[in-house]
Amino acid sequence: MADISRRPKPRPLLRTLVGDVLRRRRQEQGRTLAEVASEANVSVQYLSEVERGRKEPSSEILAAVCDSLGIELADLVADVGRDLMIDRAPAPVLRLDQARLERAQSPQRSGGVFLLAA
Amino acid sequence: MADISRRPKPRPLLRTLVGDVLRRRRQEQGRTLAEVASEANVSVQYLSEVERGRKEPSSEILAAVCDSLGIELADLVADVGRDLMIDRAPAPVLRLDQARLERAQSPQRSGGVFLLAA
DNA sequence: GCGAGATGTCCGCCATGAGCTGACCGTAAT
DNA sequence: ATTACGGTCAGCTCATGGCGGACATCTCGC
Repeated sequence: MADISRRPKPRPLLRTLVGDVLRRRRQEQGRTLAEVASEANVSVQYLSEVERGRKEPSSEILAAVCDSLGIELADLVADVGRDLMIDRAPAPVLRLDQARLERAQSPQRSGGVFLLAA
Repeated sequence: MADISRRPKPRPLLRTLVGDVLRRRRQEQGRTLAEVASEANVSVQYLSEVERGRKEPSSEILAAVCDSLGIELADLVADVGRDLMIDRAPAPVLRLDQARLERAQSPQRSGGVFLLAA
């Protein structure tokens, strides 16, 4: 039967990674969708979709959201890079711990990328 | 007499950065638009536009192009990050103050996870 | 219990732009 | 001057970005 550790393509999409970082950053700041959205001049619904990787934000909107979050594009990119490293890391145990950590503070299922074991 | 060193805000857009990296990588490999495009199942014209930052590629297409270039998404992101660092030469210390402020409210920042390159 | 408020998600609509085809421009050979 | 190659421009269509409105969950206070 299928070996879980031999998944064909658990490859995350860029928009998913970006969305996760955005949401994480926002929640770290204890801010709401409404707050950040209005500051970035986008609708709450849309920001929600972006954060969950449902919609592909334009570079301009991305910049506006970063602005609203008080972070630089470079920070976002760096975070995404880190998440990619974690995904790709050959050490599975460490990752699970961290994934559990992050999920623990989120009251509802955050539908994360982390689940895919590799 | 405009001071060149005091530009208003020449903030680069993500799609521009990505496009630049894509083109650079392709040219480093000595390959043509047609080659890469057909392997990624996109049109030459479109790939050209993406590389020049005219069009915003979907995450799926980005993945396909990376695939065709034989690089990982992580490589692309890393390159973009590097380019951003170069842009942002002056005063890297200033930003840390603000960043630290906001991060301070989040108790759970698992900062230890390093970026050893693989 | 009920209602109200705050936060986030789902549904469906419309205008924008992603992604295509075809024509075109610069080169350098032949 | 014609062919061939590598890349760009113009224009079109239809998928999707981005929104307004209703809705699910909470957590309060009555």
